[in-house]
Amino acid sequence: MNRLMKPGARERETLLNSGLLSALGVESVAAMMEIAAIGNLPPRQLLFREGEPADMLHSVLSGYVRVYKLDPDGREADVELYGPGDLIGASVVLDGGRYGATAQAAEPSLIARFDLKRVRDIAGRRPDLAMALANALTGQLARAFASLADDRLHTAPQRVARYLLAQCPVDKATSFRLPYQKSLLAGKLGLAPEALSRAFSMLRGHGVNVRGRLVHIGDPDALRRI
Amino acid sequence: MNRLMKPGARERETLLNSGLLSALGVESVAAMMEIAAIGNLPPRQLLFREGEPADMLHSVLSGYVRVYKLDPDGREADVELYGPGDLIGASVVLDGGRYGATAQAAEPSLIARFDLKRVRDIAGRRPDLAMALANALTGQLARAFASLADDRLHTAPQRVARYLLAQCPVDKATSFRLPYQKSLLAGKLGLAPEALSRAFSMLRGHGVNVRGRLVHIGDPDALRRI
DNA sequence: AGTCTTATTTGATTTCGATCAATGAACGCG
DNA sequence: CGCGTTCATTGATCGAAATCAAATAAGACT
Repeated sequence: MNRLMKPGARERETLLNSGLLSALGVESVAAMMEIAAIGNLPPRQLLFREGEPADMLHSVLSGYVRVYKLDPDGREADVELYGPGDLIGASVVLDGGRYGATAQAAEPSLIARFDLKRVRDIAGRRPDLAMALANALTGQLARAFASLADDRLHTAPQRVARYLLAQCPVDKATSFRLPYQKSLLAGKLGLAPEALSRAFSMLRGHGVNVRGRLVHIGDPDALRRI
Repeated sequence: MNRLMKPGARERETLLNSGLLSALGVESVAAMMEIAAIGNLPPRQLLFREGEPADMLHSVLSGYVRVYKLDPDGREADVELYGPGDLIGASVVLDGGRYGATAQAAEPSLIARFDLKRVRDIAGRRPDLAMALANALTGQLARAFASLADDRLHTAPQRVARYLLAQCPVDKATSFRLPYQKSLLAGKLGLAPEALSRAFSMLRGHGVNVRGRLVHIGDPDALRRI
């Protein structure tokens, strides 16, 4: 972590709207603000490693954090990608155990950190915080289940199509920018970068055009039927 | 659900030792006992379906519950398998939303059900319950991440080997019984039953012997090196 | 602009596991 | 005990994606 600092006005603002704090009562918000530290991370910096004793809770203010697990020979498998406003679910270790995965900044990122012991203390006194944690975790569990099922049920082009559809809320032709590099997206979807590339080129035949990070979707319905 | 009933002495005992209630203070336990209903499920009975408004929290007392997601053409992907003492994480929907997956009894099972609205009420007043939920969810998230990574990093025989090792705590030759049918295990590991079968026969060359549900592990170290 | 580095695409090959098909084993039940 | 149904194994084939290798494109930084 480059510089550690108390949250300034900007950061407080962002924190207030983050998933974790947005549903809390004023007192819990104050208690959490009290123990928040803000850090600026360069790309590739690790937040924590799989197996380390867990001491900090993390929340993303800006940028993206990739969470992955390693196998014995060093290959990595991404299990989640957290963006602005997200509580890093993998850092919620309330029982004094260890982190179950490794977290790494995927871009220059602004992160809020909270001492886990103190979070535990506050949550033990203030049900709204404990509930907010439970709610965030519920959402993340649902997403993890969705990824798991997606991996097992859909081909690479289908997974990519579903991702694109999830990005464009409207049900008609749209353009938008991918929020991060394709290699990150590939990891998130459980694909090798080559497979993502091939999926994109196969989707070209179904109204999808990609130039750099710019994606144009010609026919969402066609995508849905891939 | 076949018969709904108040928990008897046996069920209360089991509930007390379950993951959800074991860490609670006496008052929270009492509050939860108050709203608990016990049900006996025949195999294949559904507890809830993906997409239904969530109204009940479930915990397994005995038997096994399979949680899966469906794709449009009806194929199923298992995302979790819950056994005795487990809180069914997929049924923790505290925000009035919908179930994100389907739950089905995989054997004759005894289940405890709790009205979600009331659970929310109690947890809103009693931090220990909210914390217990958060803790259970943390564990399940970690398991989901592990499955996700396992799927992406390991071959079928490796996944099976890891499962077997996780079952036999001791680090020397052991025998034990699989707790459920092989087809269930296959689903849990994200494999077709045929692939599990082939994995077992390949592991025979590494000191693993399987007869029915009986597994003998000759050399755990060899397994670990698969 | 030019260079260096990192990302992405494309091609060729190979491996893994799903699927289809058929046989064999186990288990519950009358 | 024998029958039937469900479960497990084995074989053959197929398809999807990982991997390896190389070429191209895109950015970052002088």
